[in-house]
Amino acid sequence: MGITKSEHFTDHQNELANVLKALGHPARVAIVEYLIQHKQCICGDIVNELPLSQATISQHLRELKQVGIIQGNIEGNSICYCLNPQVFEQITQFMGIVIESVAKNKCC
Amino acid sequence: MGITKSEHFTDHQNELANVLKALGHPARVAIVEYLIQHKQCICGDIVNELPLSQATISQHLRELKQVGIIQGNIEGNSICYCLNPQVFEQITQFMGIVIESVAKNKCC
DNA sequence: AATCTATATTGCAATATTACGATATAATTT
DNA sequence: AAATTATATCGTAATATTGCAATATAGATT
Repeated sequence: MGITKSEHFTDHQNELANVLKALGHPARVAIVEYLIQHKQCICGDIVNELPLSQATISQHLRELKQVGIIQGNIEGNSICYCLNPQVFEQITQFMGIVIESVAKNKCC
Repeated sequence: MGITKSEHFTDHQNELANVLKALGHPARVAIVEYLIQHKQCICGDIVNELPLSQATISQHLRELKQVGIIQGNIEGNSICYCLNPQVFEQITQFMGIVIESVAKNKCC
């Protein structure tokens, strides 16, 4: 099918899954890593950095923006993107809970 | 196309993306959350918990196992699954770097 | 205002993912 | 050994994702 039965899961599960899915592509990881290093970028910076077309980069940026991983501010005729820390704090919290849980007992 | 140009990215980027993609589905988030609560499960436990078929659950468990998020041990005629903390430590480290980076300066 | 620069969107083709019924495999119980 | 229980795999249909060329949009520059 290819369709995910979102209606059967909690909002929290769907939201977390959406954010993680958005980060689940090497080009989007690379964009986030570029932003870690350079703090900000415009679309053209990433086009120069990655071997993907301008249309494809623009699409990846939109996906990151849709789930709140990055935010964009219009600056003249270009758009300046940067990371939104809140989302990463949410993810880190979830991962922390997992690690804490697992630390308590070994696997079966 | 639907095909990801993995060859253009670093191993680190591809591996991280694969793990995050595996977590990027609400059913698989739900499975991880079940394991947080119950520490371990067999396939049938998840089949009772989620409104998906046994075949589909088995598929999701395989995806989680393939990227090392869970591990499975044969116990009689069932397989006992549990979380593998190492993967989550990797993810948390990456998220921590992002948060640290962003804390240093505000967005453009 | 015409051109240039930067980004977004549309339309399309190829591939991937999701889900499930049916079936296979393997250990357990009767 | 036959039936039961537990899980995996196969085959298939429907939908989603990825990527790009072409085009649209909008601000900047000449």
